Amino acid sequence: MVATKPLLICVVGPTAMGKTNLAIEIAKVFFTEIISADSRQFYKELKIGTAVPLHEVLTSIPHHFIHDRSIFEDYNVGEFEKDALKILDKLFKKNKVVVLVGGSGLYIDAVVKGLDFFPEIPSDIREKLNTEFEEFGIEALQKELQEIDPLYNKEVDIQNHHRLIRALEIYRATGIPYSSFLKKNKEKRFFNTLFIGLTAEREIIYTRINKRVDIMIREGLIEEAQNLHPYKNINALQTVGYKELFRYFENSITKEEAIEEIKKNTRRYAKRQGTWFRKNKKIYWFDYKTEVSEIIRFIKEKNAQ
RNA sequence: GGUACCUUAGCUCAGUUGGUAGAGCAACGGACUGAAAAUCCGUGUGUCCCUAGUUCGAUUCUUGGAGGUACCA
Repeated sequence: MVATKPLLICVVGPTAMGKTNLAIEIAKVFFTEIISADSRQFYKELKIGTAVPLHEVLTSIPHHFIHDRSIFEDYNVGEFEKDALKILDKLFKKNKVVVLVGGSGLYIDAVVKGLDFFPEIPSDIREKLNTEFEEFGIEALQKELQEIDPLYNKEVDIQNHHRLIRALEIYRATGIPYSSFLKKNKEKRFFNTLFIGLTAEREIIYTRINKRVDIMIREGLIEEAQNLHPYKNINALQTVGYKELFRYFENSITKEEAIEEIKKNTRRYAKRQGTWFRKNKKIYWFDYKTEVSEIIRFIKEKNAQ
């Protein structure tokens, strides 16, 4: 009998579909722990606006990467990949199954497939590039990329200044073009993955989003955002549910408009999540109303194969 | 009841000196390897209120309706 690889069950899908709840039920059944792959639930200051599990739940089922760092620390996918693998390594020593749940497609892929290696880049390089972008516009970035990395220049979205700045910061810090770091031999994962997707018709997703935003407002999202308003330029606060309220605090929109904007931007976010996950052909999709027991049965069957 | 104006995309509205129409927002589709709840790209989805006429041809002009807004009674 060959020792089989452990299993990472990945619960994915657009926001407000009940992923959190499903992940908890799966974790209970397999007596295991949960890794969150949600780029905003990391931050302890973002409580109401990120729909994190209840405190009781968090203490009964161990969760990782929920509220375990501050918006004042910089964090990114690369570090997340490393940190997550470290924890997975530990967890798989005592569990055959671990649950990964989240809506940030890139962060999930980072754990499951892995990113290519890139060195750490000093933050002042990006700051300088941002200043240059503001001063000279995107053309300057495009021109520089064309010169230093024609290969990447051909495939990158040339209008997207985030992408251009990323490629340029790599080159400025290392002297090596961004494209040279891509698709080197990626590490194979020591675990298998099973993707479970939760979704619904667009109409239903939107209704659930609207309801959830109303609940967040009732629970005090406005007060939470108010306290964070002084730090509005921090990256972690470029977040749906906060950035719109900042505009309300600055009197550029009314409270009602801000709430409508939050709903709209959450809908758009859900759509982008849909686009990302649709590409992943390994996902087994379930309607959000499917009984948890049915999904558990499905997982057990798959796991036995 | 009278007079004037209005009715065009999901919404707000532009426009066609008569040749079946276009903006903003919304919506939809997509990209995305360390900012990712971020960032970026693409797409017009239409009984032009209905009816009858004039005309080769009407969303546009004319007749008669319907609905709306304002003012006067």
